[in-house]
Amino acid sequence: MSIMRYLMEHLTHPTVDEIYTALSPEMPTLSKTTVYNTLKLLSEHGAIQTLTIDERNTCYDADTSPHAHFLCKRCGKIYDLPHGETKKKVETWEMNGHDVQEIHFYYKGICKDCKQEDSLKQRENRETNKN
Amino acid sequence: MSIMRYLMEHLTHPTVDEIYTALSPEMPTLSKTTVYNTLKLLSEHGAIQTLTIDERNTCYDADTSPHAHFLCKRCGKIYDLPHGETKKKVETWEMNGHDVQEIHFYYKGICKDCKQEDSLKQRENRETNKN
DNA sequence: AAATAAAAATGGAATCATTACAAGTTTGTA
DNA sequence: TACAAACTTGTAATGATTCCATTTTTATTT
Repeated sequence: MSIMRYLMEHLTHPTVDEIYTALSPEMPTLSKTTVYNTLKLLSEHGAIQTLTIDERNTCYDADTSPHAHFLCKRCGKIYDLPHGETKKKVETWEMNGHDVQEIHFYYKGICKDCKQEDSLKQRENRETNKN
Repeated sequence: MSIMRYLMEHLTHPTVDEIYTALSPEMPTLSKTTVYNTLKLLSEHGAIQTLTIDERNTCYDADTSPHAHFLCKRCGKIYDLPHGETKKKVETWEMNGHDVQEIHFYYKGICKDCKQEDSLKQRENRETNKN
């Protein structure tokens, strides 16, 4: 399936719409419903991960290894973060008797790049005010 | 605000609809838009937490202390889980230079109660098949 | 290669949570 | 009482996701 291939080549946590828009030119007959159906299937079979970190759109990740995600509230980009040794610990944690099938670690804030942009703008403002 | 009071008295991670339906009888003029607006305000001011663990509906939690959440895929209930010592560690972790403002730890699977129901039914089935 | 049934894909309509917005109401203050 | 600012309301718009009936593709059998 070229949807799976697209996800493996673009580890940018795309949304349904991004996948559809990207593949549409090469596959003119592709329908959005098919993208939905396929992603659902892949997800159910554990081939991909479904991310609900963005309240607006569901995102998909072909990297199923244990790792966390960081969403920048300004630019909307999603970054991968190492889990450290957490995963192993989680398995030994108290789960109050529940059966854990999925683990999602989400962080939100302002990413490195946007932070830098901010401080650049602030400097500009200070210099403008001097004159 | 009685919405805040409701959230503090019902730590069951209600959805907008549940809050609206619960308060509607006492406040006949209440509108759903107000519930949305109020929750947004409370959330922006850090008084409550917004949970995106359920793909269907956003849920709200008046408990802003660091803790994780478990969603049962069968009954849909959301349980609170202790964070253990993770929170402290997280702060020292590599965040690749990003500014972390929110931390969400989500687990999904089958909860204790549903698991028990399952094994009860299985036993019933075995006994039925014997006859 | 033709016939066939099962599986997958399609697109348009339906659903449903959330947001936008304009108009109405309440509040505190002078 | 008058007034402006803040809050609330209801309806309409938006937009992601799902439903479903029809069409197309695929694999299998003659």
